[in-house]
Amino acid sequence: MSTPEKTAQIKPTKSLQVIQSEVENTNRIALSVDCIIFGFDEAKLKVLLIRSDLKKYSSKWSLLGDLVFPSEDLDAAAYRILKQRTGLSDVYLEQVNTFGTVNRHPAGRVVTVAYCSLMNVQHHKLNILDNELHWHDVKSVTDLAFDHQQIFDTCLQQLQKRVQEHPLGFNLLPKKFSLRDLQNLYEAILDIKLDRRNFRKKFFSMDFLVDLNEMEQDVSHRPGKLYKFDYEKYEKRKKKFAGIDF
Amino acid sequence: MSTPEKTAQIKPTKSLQVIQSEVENTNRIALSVDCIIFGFDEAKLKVLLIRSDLKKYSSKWSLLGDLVFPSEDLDAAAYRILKQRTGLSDVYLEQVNTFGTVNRHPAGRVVTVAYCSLMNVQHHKLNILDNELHWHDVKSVTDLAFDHQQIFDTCLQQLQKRVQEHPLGFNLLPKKFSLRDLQNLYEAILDIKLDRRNFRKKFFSMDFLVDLNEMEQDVSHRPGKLYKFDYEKYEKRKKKFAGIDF
DNA sequence: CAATAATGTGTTAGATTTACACATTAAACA
DNA sequence: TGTTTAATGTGTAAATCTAACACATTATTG
Repeated sequence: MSTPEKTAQIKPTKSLQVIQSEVENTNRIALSVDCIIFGFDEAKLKVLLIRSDLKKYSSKWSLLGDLVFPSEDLDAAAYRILKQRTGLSDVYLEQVNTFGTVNRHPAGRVVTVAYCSLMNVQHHKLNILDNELHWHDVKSVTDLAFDHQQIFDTCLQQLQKRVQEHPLGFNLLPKKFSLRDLQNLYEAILDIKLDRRNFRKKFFSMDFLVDLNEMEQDVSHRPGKLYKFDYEKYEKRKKKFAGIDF
Repeated sequence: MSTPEKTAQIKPTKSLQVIQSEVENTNRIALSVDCIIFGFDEAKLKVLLIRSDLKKYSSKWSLLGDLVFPSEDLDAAAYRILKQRTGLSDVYLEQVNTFGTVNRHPAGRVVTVAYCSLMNVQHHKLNILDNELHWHDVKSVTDLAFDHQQIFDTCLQQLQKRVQEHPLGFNLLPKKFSLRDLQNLYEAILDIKLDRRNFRKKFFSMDFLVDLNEMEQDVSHRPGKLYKFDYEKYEKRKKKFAGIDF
């Protein structure tokens, strides 16, 4: 947080004309969206990065971002930019935080709104022909362009918090998954080891898993049962996940 | 959330000049901050509202907001605007969410970043001379100007969530408070009734309360003990409040 | 067909939450 | 002045949830 200004004057009531002139004059700022897209593959949490737009910074990786158009809703801009950068739509996007220090971007004053997304790597096919897009293991993400490392860190923390409040992780898995897959996912996101038996009990007690009466195929050891997530049941009980204690 | 655009083209790598021209040209948007300031008085949760800046809308109440300057950090703008509108600084401000639908403001395209604040009503003296500032019971807040009702609702929900993760509520109380004061606060914020004995146990077990060996004065029944909050102890153990379960 | 490395299922001790009961204290009032 | 009243302050027991841990089962591997 920045230091508050020490002196400030009281603002008088304004007319609509005064406000409009302020909105239309030089008091305008470039606004961008950056998409932080998490995926899951090979039992590791990944994030989708692109070689920096800026040739000068092309040795660094950056988040998927672009400017918001003045005629475009902020959320719509996030979906547009995600589609432009990855070729994909139909992905859940959630606003995380807005970053607005004056010198955060080399091209001038750009305030950016970070949107977070959880994507099923297997399920969606990326359009990477004209983009230098790559899935990076989140553990190896360092030294991103501009302030993107800070944005990424914030979003990863937010993700870690969210998956403990809501079972969002299912978006990262294939439709059919084993409990081992699910546990690997949580271990990767939270970067901790969990007890297999307690983990299993916890999810069964939530009662969101539907037993598909199918088994894993092509695994090198005893296959596990496959499950799917009951989104309908989850939606009905969404409220219950809101609070803690009290 | 808005509908994603159905068609989108792949963006090529850009030069810094291209980006700079985009940042400098018409792709700019007015950015504002709105401050949602919660206080606590008479065992009720309050929010600070102001008669709309706009004469045309002066029959409605609105949040404390203003435009961000292009040369100003976003967080700094929030503190400046809070000071301009209330005369006060030294209040904890936290970014909550950014609202960016195209037609949210009558003066034109204005994207606004909501900042939430918890203020001790007794402790701070408002400068309300030139402003039509009033503390409103949150339960009676309806029909704010523009989309301010939506912003307010979001912030109240965020507050309810936060006070269950961190003992932020102390910012709303006087330095010395009774356990009844504290419980009234939580009941007002969460809009629920709590068991007095369990509430007491919970806070004592957190070990953040310092017994001042003083009693309430001028209460019409048996006075309760007064306590203060041990901010230092809280800071040391902040991490522990981050997660739930797992 | 034995060894291996997973899956699948309990069980138990400890901690936490929830629901209550009763004694204590000071103000209010007859 | 003493009784009533309405708070504060403390405790306890049942129920629930968490954490730590053991063993049988199953398919693959060699």
